[in-house]
Amino acid sequence: MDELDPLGFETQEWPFYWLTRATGLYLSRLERSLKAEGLDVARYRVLMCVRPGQARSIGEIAELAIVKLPTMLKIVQRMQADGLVLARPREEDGRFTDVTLTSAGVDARQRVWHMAHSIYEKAFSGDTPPDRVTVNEQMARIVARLSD
Amino acid sequence: MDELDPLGFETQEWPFYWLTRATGLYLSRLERSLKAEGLDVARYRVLMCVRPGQARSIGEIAELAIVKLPTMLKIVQRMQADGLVLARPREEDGRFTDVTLTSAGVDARQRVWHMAHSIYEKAFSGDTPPDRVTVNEQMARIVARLSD
DNA sequence: TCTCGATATTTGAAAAGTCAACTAACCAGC
DNA sequence: GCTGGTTAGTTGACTTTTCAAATATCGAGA
Repeated sequence: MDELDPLGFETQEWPFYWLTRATGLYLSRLERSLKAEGLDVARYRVLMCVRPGQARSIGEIAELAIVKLPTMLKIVQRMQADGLVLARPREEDGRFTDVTLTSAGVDARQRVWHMAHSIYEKAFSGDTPPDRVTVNEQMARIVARLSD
Repeated sequence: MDELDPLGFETQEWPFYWLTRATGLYLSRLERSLKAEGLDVARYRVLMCVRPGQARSIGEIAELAIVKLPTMLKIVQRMQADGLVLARPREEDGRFTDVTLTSAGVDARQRVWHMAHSIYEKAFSGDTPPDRVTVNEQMARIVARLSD
């Protein structure tokens, strides 16, 4: 144990170090690709959370993307100004604001999906299908344990 | 394949969905714990990157934390104002600004480490030691492939 | 129907992050 | 010892995120 470090913290053995780093690198790369389209990670998340032809409330999208609600509201407002989404009160319950993709939004979704997918291919290249399933399962377990 | 979704995107099978979600939940929880101490995730990262008695340049910390350099500069400035770190030009090469923890910083590091560790225990509860090693290895592979 | 509590969003001010341009220090080759 | 290219940091303008307080809608029950 390191004399200078009373915690004996070893980077190599700390899972959240790797987790945050892998996620950070993924997002950095995605950000770089998106920038070429005039988009960013915040918009990307909305594009992926809202499926074409479906509607999702701002709160639902915020929860899926793990972003605070006022933040998501403003992302949606920017995207509406960009013409990527439409936001309007839900018919059945006026408290909700439903977000849907415009056709420009659907197109953008398609393009950004390809970007994300090519990063995925690089990130997992060489891993066998069972390896990949294992990652999903492991992450899903963590998500389940950290969701209350 | 979903008629409405030309990409056939299935959340359950998309590893980055799980990766970003697990990381996001981890960070949300950490943020909540840190707030009680008047700290935040940005400061947490610096506290963990700089080992007591060692010095790290702002650029090194930014690179480790996957944060842009000007952002890290400002985090360090805030932390210096808080009395958690000391920043000064490196002796051997004045271009670098070396950051070290003050004794208040070392104390804070110890406290936040315990917070992070208790989230880790929750996140991985039930996983065997080999499971945990597998996660580290898998994440390390992704990191290696996404680093140029 | 009217009111209260709960839910979902909206707002505006404050904090944090980002970009692009600038400065400072170094060093290899003249 | 000067000069030009390179690396590391700093700055100020601008954008995005966050917080806390306000608004809007709904639904149960007096």
